Amino acid sequence: MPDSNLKGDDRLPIYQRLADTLRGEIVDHVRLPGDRVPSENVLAEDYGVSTGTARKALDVLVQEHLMERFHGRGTFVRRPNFDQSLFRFFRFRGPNGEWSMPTGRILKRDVEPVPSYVARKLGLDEGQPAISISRMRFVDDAPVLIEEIWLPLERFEAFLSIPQAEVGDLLYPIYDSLCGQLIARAEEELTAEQAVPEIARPLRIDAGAPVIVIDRLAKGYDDTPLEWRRSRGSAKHFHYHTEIR
Amino acid sequence: MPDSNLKGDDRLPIYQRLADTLRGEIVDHVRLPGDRVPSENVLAEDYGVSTGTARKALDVLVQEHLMERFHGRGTFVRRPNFDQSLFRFFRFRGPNGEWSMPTGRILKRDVEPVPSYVARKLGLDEGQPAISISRMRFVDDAPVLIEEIWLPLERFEAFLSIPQAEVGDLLYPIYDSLCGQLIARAEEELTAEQAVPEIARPLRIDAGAPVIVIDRLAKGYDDTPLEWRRSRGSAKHFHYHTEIR
DNA sequence: GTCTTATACTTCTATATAGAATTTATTGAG
DNA sequence: CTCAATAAATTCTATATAGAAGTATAAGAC
Repeated sequence: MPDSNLKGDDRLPIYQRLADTLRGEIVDHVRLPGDRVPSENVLAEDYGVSTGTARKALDVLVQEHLMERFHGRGTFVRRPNFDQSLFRFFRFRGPNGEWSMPTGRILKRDVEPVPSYVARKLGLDEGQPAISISRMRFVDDAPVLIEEIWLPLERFEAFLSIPQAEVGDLLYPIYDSLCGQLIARAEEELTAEQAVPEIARPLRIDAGAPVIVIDRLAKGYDDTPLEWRRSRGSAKHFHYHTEIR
Repeated sequence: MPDSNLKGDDRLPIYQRLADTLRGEIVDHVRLPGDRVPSENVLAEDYGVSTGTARKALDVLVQEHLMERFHGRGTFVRRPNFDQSLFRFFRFRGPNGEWSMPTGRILKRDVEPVPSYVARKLGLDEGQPAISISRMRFVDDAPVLIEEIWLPLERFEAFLSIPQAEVGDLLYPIYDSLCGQLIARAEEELTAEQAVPEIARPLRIDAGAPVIVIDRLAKGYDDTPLEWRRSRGSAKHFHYHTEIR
């Protein structure tokens, strides 16, 4: 009958501390994406709180997008799914008018010293060796995005073992299965620039045409920066919609 | 002892119907931004529900950003405040390193037939007369944004009565005080293009340089489109940051 | 095997109640 | 008047309880 297996400061409300505890279990990979967490009643029993309090703790985690609830089924650790999030920005309609997901092809993959602007983001020292990837993405065989990706060598060494041709369209599932690195969230930064010839040619646009640049820093559940990537695509296909209140 | 002054479908949960009711009162201008709504206990009494249910109804509205809660003070109808929301995108640092809010100057204001692309958004017929505004925005006397604004003539006729020079930096408060039109939320759409000479010159950038274009459709509480505007600024100053999970 | 039914489990809604935490207004002392 | 203490109002936390609503599993009928 534990009065407090609960994490954190005593002065915090119970539901917060329970939420912190459960969040910690996700961070520590005790609970994995897809796992079902104990029911509200069981949680309440286990931690010696009322079901209302347990429910309120889950509310917190659901609002943080860390968990997902299903009426009658249970509450689950959310499986983050934003490899296609770039394509809320870049929308491509296939020939039949439907939205098509782009394919990916790796052009280059090797170990290089990180430039300073990447090192800063990934928390590495400038010049330290890291995995460098060049990648292009296509919709209906038309090139739409050029990507430059950097991974810390230490955590992602296993990524070098898979043959380049076997890397599919989605990288994050590979990071998970091969390197045990789970992406939890990401920060993106969006700017625009003029296409230099080296970018314009493969994208098949005119040099000087506007290009959207999206820098993404992907992080793990414990906030460690895991991947940095810069994606460039023609502004013609770019289209960002948001609602403000 | 009203069992149901509650809006909407009987089969909906009570807290939803209470939320709908209160939301309706905001839409109908019964409750205005800044107003305090009755306390949870009073609401519960008035509608014959438990305080927990009343509180849950307020939860809904708070999450919709329609209301704002303050511990010990009360719950208030939120005063939407996003005239500066563009400047989460365009960030400008003043000479002292701080963020400065841009000033606005109206270059032109008259009544013109709406072009089709505006008419569609505002729900007007093409060619119908509407208020057309040209506006520039400055930071430290440097031009940073060019704006093209359209207002439906019917609702905003009073806006023509104020001398052009007296229009300050913020338009939405004027819409409210002069025309009784409250902006509740807005949809924004972001693209990039190359600066044509007519845009490049006043922005003091080179023709062909990348320009960020933000189209905004601002709506009232009842979802009526009230204002359409297109803002253009140099991509050099543009900077959009977002987190995805 | 196939379909239906019953059962158990889970989240969701709703009520009632008590006290803590915070803010605002009032009262009183000097 | 000024400052401090008090009181009242309000949101916030927490518990306990009951049943509705949805989902999955097991048992039974055929």
